[in-house]
Amino acid sequence: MTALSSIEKLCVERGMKMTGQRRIIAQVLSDSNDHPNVDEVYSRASNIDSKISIATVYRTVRLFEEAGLLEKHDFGGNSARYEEATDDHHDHLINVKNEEVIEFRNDEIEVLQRKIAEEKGLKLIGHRLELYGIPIGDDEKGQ
Amino acid sequence: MTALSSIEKLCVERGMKMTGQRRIIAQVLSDSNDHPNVDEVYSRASNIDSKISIATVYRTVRLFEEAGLLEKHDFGGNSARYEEATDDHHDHLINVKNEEVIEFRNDEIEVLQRKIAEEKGLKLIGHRLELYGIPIGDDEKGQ
DNA sequence: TTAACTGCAAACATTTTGCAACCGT
DNA sequence: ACGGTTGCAAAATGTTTGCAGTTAA
Repeated sequence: MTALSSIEKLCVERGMKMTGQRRIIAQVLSDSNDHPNVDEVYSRASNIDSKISIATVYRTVRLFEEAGLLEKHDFGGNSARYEEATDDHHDHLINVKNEEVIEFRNDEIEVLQRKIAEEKGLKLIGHRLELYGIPIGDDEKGQ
Repeated sequence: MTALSSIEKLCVERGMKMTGQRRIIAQVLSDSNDHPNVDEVYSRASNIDSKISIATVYRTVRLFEEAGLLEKHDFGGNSARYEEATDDHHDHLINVKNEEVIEFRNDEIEVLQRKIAEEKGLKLIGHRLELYGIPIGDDEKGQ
């Protein structure tokens, strides 16, 4: 018997019906350290079960996201990308030269954000902070 | 002769060929104080010239954006929304109860962002900061 | 057993594009 | 006159959905 992935464990706790496809997708996502989009999840899942359907991947990542197991991002504006939801909040710094996503956390910024919202009479319930950068030095010699 | 809209003025300065459609779209965008999406720009432009095509609106906002005259946002993740680019940078605070977009500027956050990128060896070339909030008090009585 | 899930293909929404006609300079 | 621009409809892209068959519990 294979060990349960961290996402599958949470699915079980929530009483979700666990099919073979969901188990595979849960595993793929738990094993990912990057921020794959649906196509990437689909291709990784296909390596395990080649007859999984992309519609199932879409339905499943949505299900997981709605259950709070995944976070959905839309860096760049093309396809949505996913990562396992964890208790530790972080934002993202994207190296636009190679699409690499670096996670970071800055409490000073968090505090300022809450203050800004309050000044406008709003209670902060969410935010999106993405930084886009290029390797230092790369800008001097153009593209 | 009608006064040139601020966007049209910049188009002329850049030597763009100014057609009737472009003039109308420039005017619509200059006159907008909100952040319309392509459909909204299209419908406002249609009120002036009912036979303008949505493909032209798409082509034109892209042209303007690439010329640095417009800023493109994708709040929410549905369709892209546009606003006239101005010299004063700002970010957005969205009241999720009514979709209202409040602009704000916070230099402290800007400085911190640059610092974070540099710590990871990147030069900051852009960022996206959106805050989402609800009116203070609304959260106590649920939805 | 049976309600929920899957695969497939079709539908969808947004955006882009090929092409012939058109227009600004 | 000519090259860029437009309108139309078709294509492309990412995502959702209807339906008939399958499966977990």
